[in-house]
Amino acid sequence: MGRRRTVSAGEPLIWEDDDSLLVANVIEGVLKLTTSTADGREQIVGVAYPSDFIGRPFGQTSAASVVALTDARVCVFARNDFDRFAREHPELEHKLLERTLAELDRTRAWMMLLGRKSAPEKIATFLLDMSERLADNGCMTHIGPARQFTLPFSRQQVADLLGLTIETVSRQFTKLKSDGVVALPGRRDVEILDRAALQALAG
Amino acid sequence: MGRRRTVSAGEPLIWEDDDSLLVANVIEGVLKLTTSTADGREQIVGVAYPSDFIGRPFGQTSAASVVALTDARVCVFARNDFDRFAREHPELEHKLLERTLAELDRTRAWMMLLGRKSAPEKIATFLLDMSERLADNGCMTHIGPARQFTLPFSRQQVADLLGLTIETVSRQFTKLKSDGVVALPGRRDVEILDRAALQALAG
DNA sequence: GGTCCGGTTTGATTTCGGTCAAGGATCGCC
DNA sequence: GGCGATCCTTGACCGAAATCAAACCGGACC
Repeated sequence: MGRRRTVSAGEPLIWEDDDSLLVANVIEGVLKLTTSTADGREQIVGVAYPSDFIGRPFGQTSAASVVALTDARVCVFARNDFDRFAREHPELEHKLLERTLAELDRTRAWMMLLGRKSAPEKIATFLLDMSERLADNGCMTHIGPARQFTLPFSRQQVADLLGLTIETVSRQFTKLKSDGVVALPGRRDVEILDRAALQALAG
Repeated sequence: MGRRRTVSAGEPLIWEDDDSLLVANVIEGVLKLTTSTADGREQIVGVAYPSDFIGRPFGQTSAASVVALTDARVCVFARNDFDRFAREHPELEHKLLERTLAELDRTRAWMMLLGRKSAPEKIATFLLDMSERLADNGCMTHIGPARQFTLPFSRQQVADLLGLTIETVSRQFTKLKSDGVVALPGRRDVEILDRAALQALAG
């Protein structure tokens, strides 16, 4: 019933305010959910990792665009097929409800960051969050947050996630590096040298 | 199975990070959902109106505090009773899923406001949103957004909702008044004089 | 090796909104 | 009506982050 497809990095899958025609499951890769203003400002309102659900079931339009950050593989369904199927399978609806409630919790925690945290706090919180999200996505080789990881985001995308400008993000990264809190071996690579310091900064 | 209770203005119903012991339906009144930092900064992450659902089913802890903004009547359920009941009644779970998805959409739209909008844009967006939310909550006497309404929020609470300080909120209200965009007949009363201007300001 | 070219960093300057500090209004209560 | 507490407004000033602008880096490609 679902159809597999690939989405290459930068390619959109769903457009904001479009009719909600499809929903999908992420198999591999990372995608961003964004909303934009008329004058082009962008805010990333969610990030979808493997096994995450994307799209808007039971609704006429999608509130956010979905664009692949890395090459991704997804399993897409026609929305009305999915809706019908879901209503006939309470177990599926229950699973979807649990995921949606968890996503709402995460989204609300992010509102705190957007509304009330300073730039250094935002960056520290972001790095700790990434360190947990990107931890051992393979298997149970090691538990706990990752000490070293590769961001699926460019600097501009980090800015769009945190409600900052690219320049501020860059300056804060540089500051953390020169303070010895993190190492930045590559454009998108982060190594956490002093987790306690990051936690203190995160507020 | 549910038990009715009243919550008076300012009284908490659920505490952040507490065990999620109860869920509830709002019958009458308005409540705020908030998260706070250790040093006392607060962000309102949601507002519950009559017929809205509050609490965190299928989860161990609640991510937000719930406090009444006005005197309120709610119908509370023990969370594990509710969870069991819901799993046995797919229609209820479906309804809850629809509401949760709608709430997630609204929350994501608010992230755009928190991360990317200026103070004037935030205030204009807020007033238009209130004008829709508080419209004809009685019956179908008149459709469309309300021209005049009473906010369920103090200035501080508006600030906590928009990620601003109380002083900035106050200044922006004063500006709108002196520009003839709104009239402010009482502390919490708003009358929209020029909706088009507000929409233009909202961005 | 050179040379684009997008993404990133760094610097100078501005500005928006925060902070600090007084005043004023409004409401409940005696 | 008078009084006090709380909430709100206003003003002066400051600072964090945005803006503007320029240099820098690291790949891809020749």
